[in-house]
Amino acid sequence: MSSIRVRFAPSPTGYLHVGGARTALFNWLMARKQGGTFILRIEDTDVERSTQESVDAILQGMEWLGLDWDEGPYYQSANFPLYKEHVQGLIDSGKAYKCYCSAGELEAKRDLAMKEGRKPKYDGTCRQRADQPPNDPFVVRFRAPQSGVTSFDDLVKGTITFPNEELDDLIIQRTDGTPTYNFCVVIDDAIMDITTVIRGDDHVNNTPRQVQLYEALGFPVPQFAHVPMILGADKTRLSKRHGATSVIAYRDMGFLPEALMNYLVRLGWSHGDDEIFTREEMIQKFDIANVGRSASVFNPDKLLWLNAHYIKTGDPERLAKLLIPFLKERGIDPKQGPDLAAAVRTLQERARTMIEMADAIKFYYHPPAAYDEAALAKFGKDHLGAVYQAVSDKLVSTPASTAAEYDSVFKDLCTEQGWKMPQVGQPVRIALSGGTQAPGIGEIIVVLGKEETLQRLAAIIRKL
RNA sequence: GUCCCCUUCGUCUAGCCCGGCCCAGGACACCGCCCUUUCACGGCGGCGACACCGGUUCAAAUCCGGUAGGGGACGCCA
Repeated sequence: MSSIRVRFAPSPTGYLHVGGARTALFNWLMARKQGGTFILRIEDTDVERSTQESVDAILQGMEWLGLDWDEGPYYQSANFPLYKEHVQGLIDSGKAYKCYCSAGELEAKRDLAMKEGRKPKYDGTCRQRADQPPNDPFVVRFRAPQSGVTSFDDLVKGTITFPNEELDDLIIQRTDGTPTYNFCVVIDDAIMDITTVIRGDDHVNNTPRQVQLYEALGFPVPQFAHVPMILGADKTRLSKRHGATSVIAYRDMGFLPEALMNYLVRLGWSHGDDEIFTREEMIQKFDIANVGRSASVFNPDKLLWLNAHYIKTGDPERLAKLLIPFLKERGIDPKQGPDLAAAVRTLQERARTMIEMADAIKFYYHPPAAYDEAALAKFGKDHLGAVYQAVSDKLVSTPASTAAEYDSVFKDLCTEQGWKMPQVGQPVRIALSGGTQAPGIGEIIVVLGKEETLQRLAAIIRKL
């Protein structure tokens, strides 16, 4: 049994967006699951719109997600001579012909057809043309069958059949001599021995044309798997106006790659009621047969939930490393202050993104510049001085080193003084962090250290 | 307009191929309660869907037909 070969073939006209990433993911999963080969191919036949920056952005996105490829990146632009050769071959065998209709004429005919409610397809003007004006610009068209049907068995959608009357003679080479997409994919997929073409279902309509080309060229037709689109909240194709679509933008918003991967794999695919998948589990459980047939709406809330999950269960040391750039942006140098991983640990259950984590972690590195006055007022500013002093004294006189030990220091103090816990805990939280939303008091003190804690208590006493 | 595809809670989905276990299960979100020194986490519970109409059948979310709605394609873009 020969092993499968799949490919992800983005065109470098922008960054890697979530739709593309999921297509890449399904390809990668299929290859990894079956021990096949995952190929990356850059479809840059549109010289005008293709840029190196886009190529870099796409590679960066894939690397961030951990979608490693086995071959490539190959560039279609490197294959131009090969395409030309095949175009000529098709012309020689009468399966393609030169068309001298101008782009303007064609456009006018198309508009007219649309207006009259007809299918806007090429009318075949040059199909039987005998003369070949030597100096006129021309395109090359594929001579497509005009009757019968073309069908293929799609791995996710089942058998799809198109009447050939619907398909016109598509252009395979432009006036400037460059080949077009539908032709290049076929040649490339054929010469790269691609066994399974997994791509977005916006390509279903291209498939019958490609099948015809495979046949005309004498290449074996690969298997196809068209995965449904990803839609925005308004159920139209996901685009910038729905918010971030770039994979890298999600990184910058503080998402973890494993969270995005997990989110993406569940969009259109499922394995029973499972929601959380490690990379290994995805690979092990993935089956293209379980990919759904209908489009799905991108749900940022669920992504956020997954991200929270991975932050909660992640390794603090790793999270600390990932957090550093976010801290830098906020002018925090994690070397000046408590151990970052220790600080991270106290916020893992409280932050849903690295941004939230970075914002919440600030107070460990900078003493509060201001206090939540409204909250302070609630506890009666007059008594606060005594409370802080008592806490400070108790801390000095009682040995403690773990969060639990510090917590019991506070409990003991409350018992001794007849205070209620919230009356002490909240003010102390404000003294240490500036506000009322923070990790547990004991946890904070352990991270901050007793010395710093006492200093912050002294500071607030001075300001009362 | 024409062709192709799709249609289970607001959203992601299980179930559908091989009808009965489904007066439809899970997850996100939302609401309530519990836990709790704050905020969270967590636990428990609630809300909430088989697009519609016909047919087949003892029995249909599951099979068949139609209707409606949505998406996609119709490019010398990919």
